[in-house]
Amino acid sequence: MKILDRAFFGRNTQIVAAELIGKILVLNQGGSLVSGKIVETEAYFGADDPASHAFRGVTPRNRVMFGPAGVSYVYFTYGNHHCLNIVTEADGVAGAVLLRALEPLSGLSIMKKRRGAKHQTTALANGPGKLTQAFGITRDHSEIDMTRGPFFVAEKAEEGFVHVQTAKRIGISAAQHLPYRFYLRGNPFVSVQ
DNA sequence: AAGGGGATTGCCT
DNA sequence: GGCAATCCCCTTA
Repeated sequence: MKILDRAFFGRNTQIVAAELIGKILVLNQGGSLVSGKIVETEAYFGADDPASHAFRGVTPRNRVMFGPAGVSYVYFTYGNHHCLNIVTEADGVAGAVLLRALEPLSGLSIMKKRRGAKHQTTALANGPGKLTQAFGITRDHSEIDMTRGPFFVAEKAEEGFVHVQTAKRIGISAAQHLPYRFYLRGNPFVSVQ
């Protein structure tokens, strides 16, 4: 397993979002390790993207999106849920990839405890809010450098063929036609095929 | 200082 | 399939 570095994230957001499909998100905290394969992402840009938090320029909330790549950006929405993003593009350029769904790999029992025992394995992290709940991610996990542990993304030594499907983003009211969502085609852990 | 909307989820019908 | 839950942040006054 090789940890993705800042050079990986410091590129065009659309490319990073597509290439994150199939990579492994790992969080090792409090003596418990949880991990999952990234099966769904969305790209968010800056001034050219009306659906992005960064569309109207720098604010206290979104300023991390303008900073160095490979840093986490966690925000709270709808009064209930956290969403996890990873900052992209060169330092000074706004961009981030929203992680929308994971296929759980390690720490299944921990995720089930956090999400509620009634949930199937496929429902543990098949949505941006579910994913953060399963991993125990809150705003405390924002602005963390993810290019080293204990919170990082890695790629397996040997990666099989990854069929990345492109689609429109979900749950936004602006720029709905843009093909900025990416998912692992046919994977049952994707929120919407 | 206040109001409105939001990159969602789960429960109820 | 519809809607409430519930809070933070941006916008405007």
